[in-house]
Amino acid sequence: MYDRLVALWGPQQWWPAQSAFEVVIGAYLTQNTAWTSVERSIANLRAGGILSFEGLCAIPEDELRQLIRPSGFMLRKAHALKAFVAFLDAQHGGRMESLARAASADALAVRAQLLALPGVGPETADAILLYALHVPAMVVDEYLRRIVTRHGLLQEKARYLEIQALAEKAFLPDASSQSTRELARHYNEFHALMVQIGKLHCGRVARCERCPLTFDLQRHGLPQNPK
DNA sequence: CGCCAGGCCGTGT
DNA sequence: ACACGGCATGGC
Repeated sequence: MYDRLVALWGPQQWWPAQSAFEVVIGAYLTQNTAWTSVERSIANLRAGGILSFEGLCAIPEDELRQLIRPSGFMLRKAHALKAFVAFLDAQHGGRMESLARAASADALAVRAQLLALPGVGPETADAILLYALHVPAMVVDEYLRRIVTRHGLLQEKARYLEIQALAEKAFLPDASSQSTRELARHYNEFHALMVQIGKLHCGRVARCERCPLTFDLQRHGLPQNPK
């Protein structure tokens, strides 16, 4: 799937952000939210000079809520973002570079720290690890879950870690010849392509008609989309 | 108007 | 351990 989509669409240039800190903001804001809505919030934050550790620390939570309003869940997300900068301040002096060094040394430990923060589940933690800290952590979103289960690669009941293990395994054969950074680049590109194809062809119920991946289903005799 | 969006969390079994 | 509903807003 990866090779086919790379050949079809090429590099996706993800994550759409101008700094590691901005990646984190976007990772929180895009939770169950259309990216077009996140862009509005990001624009509000940029106009207010809030797209930085210092800016986010300085703004009162109730004002932050109004700026991120377009991307929904404003009470939770404002509180969660404040909790993140408190964590970054306490553990890393407010510096993303420090957090990145920690993640490079022990990715699982940093993942656990992120998961302990309010409003951070497995996908947000891995998105931060991959896109902001450049650690090879596969991001499993709803689109990848649908693609994997609808192709019969895993059962419908498959959970996050099982899907993640399957996706990471697909990049393993030549892992010995890859640097960690190169592996992260492939994870990055793969997830970006999954989201792209998901937006076009993977609705909640079905909408898989002209998906370029269903072509593979027919060729290899895998189960058709169940719905 | 109804469904959907790049999840997460508290609650009930 | 899981299923389920709420969280907020905007696009189509």
